[in-house]
Amino acid sequence: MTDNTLDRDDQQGKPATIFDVAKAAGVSIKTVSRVINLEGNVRKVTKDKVDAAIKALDYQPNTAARVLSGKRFYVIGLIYENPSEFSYMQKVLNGALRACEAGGYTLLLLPISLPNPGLIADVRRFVSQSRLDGVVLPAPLGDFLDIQQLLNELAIPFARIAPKNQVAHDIHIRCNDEQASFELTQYLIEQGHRRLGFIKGDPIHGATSHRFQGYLRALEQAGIEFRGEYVEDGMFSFESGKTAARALLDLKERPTAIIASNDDMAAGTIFEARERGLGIPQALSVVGFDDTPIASRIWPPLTTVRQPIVEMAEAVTSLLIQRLRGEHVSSIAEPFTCHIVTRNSTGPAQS
Amino acid sequence: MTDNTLDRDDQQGKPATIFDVAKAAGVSIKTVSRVINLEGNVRKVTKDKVDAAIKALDYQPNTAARVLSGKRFYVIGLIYENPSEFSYMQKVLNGALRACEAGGYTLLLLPISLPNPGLIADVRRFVSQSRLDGVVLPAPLGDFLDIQQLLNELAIPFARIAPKNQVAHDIHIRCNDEQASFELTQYLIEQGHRRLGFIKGDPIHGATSHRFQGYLRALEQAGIEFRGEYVEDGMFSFESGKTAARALLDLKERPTAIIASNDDMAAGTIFEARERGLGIPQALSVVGFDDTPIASRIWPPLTTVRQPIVEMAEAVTSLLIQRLRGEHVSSIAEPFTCHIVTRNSTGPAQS
DNA sequence: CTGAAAGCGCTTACAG
DNA sequence: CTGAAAGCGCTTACAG
Repeated sequence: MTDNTLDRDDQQGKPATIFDVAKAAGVSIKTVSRVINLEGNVRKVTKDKVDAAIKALDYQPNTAARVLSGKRFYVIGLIYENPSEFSYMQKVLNGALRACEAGGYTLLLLPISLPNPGLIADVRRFVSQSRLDGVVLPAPLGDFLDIQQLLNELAIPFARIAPKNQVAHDIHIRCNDEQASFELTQYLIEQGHRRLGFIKGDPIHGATSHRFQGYLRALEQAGIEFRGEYVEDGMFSFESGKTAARALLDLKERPTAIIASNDDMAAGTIFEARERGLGIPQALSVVGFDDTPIASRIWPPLTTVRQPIVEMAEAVTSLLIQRLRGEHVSSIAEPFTCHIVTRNSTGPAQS
Repeated sequence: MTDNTLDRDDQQGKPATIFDVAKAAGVSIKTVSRVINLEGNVRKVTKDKVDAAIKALDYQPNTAARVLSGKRFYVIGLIYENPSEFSYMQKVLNGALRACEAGGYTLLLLPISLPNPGLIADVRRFVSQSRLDGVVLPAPLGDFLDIQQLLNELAIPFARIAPKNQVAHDIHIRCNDEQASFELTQYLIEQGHRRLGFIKGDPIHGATSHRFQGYLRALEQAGIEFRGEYVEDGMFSFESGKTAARALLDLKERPTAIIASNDDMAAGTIFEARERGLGIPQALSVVGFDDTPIASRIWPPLTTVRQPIVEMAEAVTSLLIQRLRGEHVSSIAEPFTCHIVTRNSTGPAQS
């Protein structure tokens, strides 16, 4: 056994192990372990030697060995409702993948359909079979009490995106929906609209009430009287948008502008207006939320609100990973900022 | 050490190991291993005893231990272009997830942007860091020769969805694009259209030429002369559809119907027609392919072609898993069948 | 601040 | 058709 042996192994392309690194650095494997796990209690000089050896050998810890011997799985689950319009989830996915890659974690997906009587059983199976360390829950799943309870029982930390309700010591991320809705409504008022219809979203989503609150605040600030018949319930779906728009457009004094709580319902509103031959924006201004692909592809292209979803998902997943590493992290205090995207579905009010 | 010891462990909730199963079945762990890996060479009686023990103990092999000791990773990668319109990929994702769950594999994602000079380096890092057994390549990635070469070098089997070119002994899945396009064109011809515009897709996709061929065949069968100025190149994007439609609608003798090779380009065509005040379908019939969400949300809703994408992705991933298990599988011979979805963007030709 | 030993739960290679 | 032994590459728990 000469030093050549090591070299040969190396050249054969077998990945370096913790023993190779230890030998190269002249320390024990436990010290290498301390360095790669950032445990501390290693002299600077020693750490530098180990880091150099890791770099020289292009060492990467074997996840299977870590999992088998340790208490972590290096896996995060993303449980989400499988929607008909996926563009929001696509961005969540991209952000969560980024954070996982940066943190050395693997991301596993569990798409679910709602309503689902076997939901909890599905989640339980996913969590235990896939051996997860943590879970990311986009809205509305982050507000399902039975999921929260299950994860708490199993002692699996979770992070929530755009949750509705508070949970003690939780990790979550939000954007300033209320302010964005306020500005969007204000924008319509500035164009001379006084009869402003509003289509609410699915009440289980936190965004639904925030967006409605922003609308109310803008009305109040402009001194426009609130009229209950101008508010319709929706469920964020295209069809529910159509139905709500039908009710609003059937009113004797129909709105000159309609604020839909997402783009799909705005598209439903445009669809319904077209069926009645109403020109947009001449006879009716329409706005949405989320800036999904349809917003720029529909005619006329839709004035809407863009959220930094990728960044939000990345931030909250990073926080989750930090917590999994034992760091004491709390939720981000500041909500992320949304921006209005102005297109051609809005124009001056005609009276 | 009495039998109670085993029972106690069991009740404590520690997952059963191969030793527990072996003890309960009265065999060695190697025999249990043979059963769970379907290796054969086990007497029926023995196998039954082991199966019973597995069931009684709710035994599930520890993947980390299998990976560490064996030559497999139980992981499949899905590498895909991260598109602006995700609905096709959403279905691929759902199908691949289904097959992986059924086969005991984990699915890992690598979204990439194109063009990407570092593509091969990214793929190499993904494959080696994530320790994959196999890879699923949706179009157009399945036709990238450098990816194929890399995977062949690393001896990693791959499965391709809707590839353009042949590869010896490969696993892939297709649908009958040519026939669907033929029928769609025929449908327009039956409505009296003789001036049929066609917008091609990205030439790197196999579907592009198949869909064009179907168009040509339908023209020929109806005895309609092919006119080169009625064919425009596109790239499957909304913008490219708009540009192509602009050229077609600028023609002196403009088409009365336009076949776009996907829904996004059809949406671009409708957008362009609207800007010119052309009524649809009165002045222009428009059709697309894929039945993406926009097809049913745009006005007027789009006549299009629906592919069984979830099923195709599931089938090809299952085949890949079978190959990874050492079974000799070949590609599915029969292409999957597409269906025309008739909506309101098409009508009788006006001349 | 550092290290020696045990063990995680399987598969492999070999023996019979 | 069945099994005993070695070993995969780490982390844990403990010692100093």
